[in-house]
Amino acid sequence: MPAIVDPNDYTPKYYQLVTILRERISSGELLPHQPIPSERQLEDIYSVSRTTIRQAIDLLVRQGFLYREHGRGTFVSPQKLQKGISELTSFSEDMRARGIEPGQKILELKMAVPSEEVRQRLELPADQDEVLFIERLRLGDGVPMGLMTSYHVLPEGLTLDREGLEAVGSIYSLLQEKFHLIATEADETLEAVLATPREAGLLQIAAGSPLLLSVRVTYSQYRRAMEYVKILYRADRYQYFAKLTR
Amino acid sequence: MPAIVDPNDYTPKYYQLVTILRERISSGELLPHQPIPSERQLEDIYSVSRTTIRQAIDLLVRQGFLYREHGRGTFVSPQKLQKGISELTSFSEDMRARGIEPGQKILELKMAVPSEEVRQRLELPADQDEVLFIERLRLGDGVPMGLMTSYHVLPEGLTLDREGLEAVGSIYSLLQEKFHLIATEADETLEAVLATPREAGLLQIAAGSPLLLSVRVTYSQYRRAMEYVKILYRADRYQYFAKLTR
DNA sequence: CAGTGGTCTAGACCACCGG
DNA sequence: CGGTGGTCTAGACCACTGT
Repeated sequence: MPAIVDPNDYTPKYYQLVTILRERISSGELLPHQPIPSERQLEDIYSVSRTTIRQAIDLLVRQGFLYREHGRGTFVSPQKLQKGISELTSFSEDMRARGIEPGQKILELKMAVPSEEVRQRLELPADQDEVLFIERLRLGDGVPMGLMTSYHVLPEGLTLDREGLEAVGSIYSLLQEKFHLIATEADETLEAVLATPREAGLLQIAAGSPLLLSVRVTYSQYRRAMEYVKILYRADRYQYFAKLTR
Repeated sequence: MPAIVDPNDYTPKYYQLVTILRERISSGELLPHQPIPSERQLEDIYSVSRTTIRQAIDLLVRQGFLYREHGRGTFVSPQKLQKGISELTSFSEDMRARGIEPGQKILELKMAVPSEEVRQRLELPADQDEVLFIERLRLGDGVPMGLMTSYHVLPEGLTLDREGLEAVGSIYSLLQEKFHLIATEADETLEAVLATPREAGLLQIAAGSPLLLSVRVTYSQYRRAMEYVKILYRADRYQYFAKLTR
């Protein structure tokens, strides 16, 4: 059996194991509802301690690839449970994961004084009086998918320009590159609303059509709110997926 | 400092620690963005090994109560991040968590031959030809919140009656009690739709009002689909929460 | 009963952060 | 530099499952 670790690899052993096991699952070598080797067997196979084995399996269980049954073994999850967890993704990543080519049309981009609602959502300090406001029409395979309105907290006195965003495409990449801000968590709410005439026009649907409204506050690695985003999705083109566990 | 374990308590130590730490957070003793004691300090305080400490902290981090920063410490999350993860809950649990008293009016309950759509969602074996069909109006503080349609896979030849469901209230309790079926995971999709005249009448809103449609397939401890549920929520009374992580 | 996962210990070395 | 979290080891005992 393969000696596990490549000592020149800086990746932790448990994560190398995760990669190996996920490969053995997706390749079809390990089939749904069939047991993987027991933890003690994996110790011998890969020459790592049981703690490390369990660390890897724990992660795969949380990700939905495996499930455990006390006293029986650890088994491969059916395909249905192997995808769609609550991951923080950008619109572009979300679209690509669905096999759709993302696109955008920037309608407006400027520094603006935030409303009280936006101030509260972003928990803005009193001395910060401007945020970056962007309104974009988001496209999927060239067709309007949603209307995105976002407010971004930037370091005092700095800004972004339209050309930069158009060139890079992803505002997350831009924020990381320029200001070292990384999105790590978000709180999201979803609700159903009806399209106003303006929204309907932009999204090329009839006024009064149903829309899925996602409202999200994203937090940076410093645990501070870094953006407030609303996306109005066309209900006929967008469904939200979630995986729930007990 | 308090000796940790009550040896007469069968709860694992790491989980007792989780409870203790969550209590210290919610009581306000540990404040947002402030560090909790280091892992080595917690070893001494509670007389458990660092592995056990980390097991407890891992869980609280995943639940959003704490966050770690390598080389600095472990900190209390701001309130915003302390709630609303992807938990599999019943309608009743969901309502109670929102401070609303759940209720229901059973419109129909019978064994029925499933449509092809339902068969596929439930991955029904060929020899299973009947499922339990229930249609219920769900109430929140006595007012219509949603219309729930559900299909349940029961052991061959068995069923449930209306009186049992009305007495117990929760179908999950009933399924566990009678058939030892426990819901462990679910896949959910959310979309926006418009109310048909019938739905509008039952929900006491205008036809054409927006509704949030949740479609869920729930899996049992045996990793088999056990129910297929659609809930149409009144958009004016219901929002869906999710917490996302990177 | 033997084999499985669940919990737990007492160590160790590393990478990262701040003063 | 000392203190933090991140990874890892080699054991141990328990609770649960099947035969």
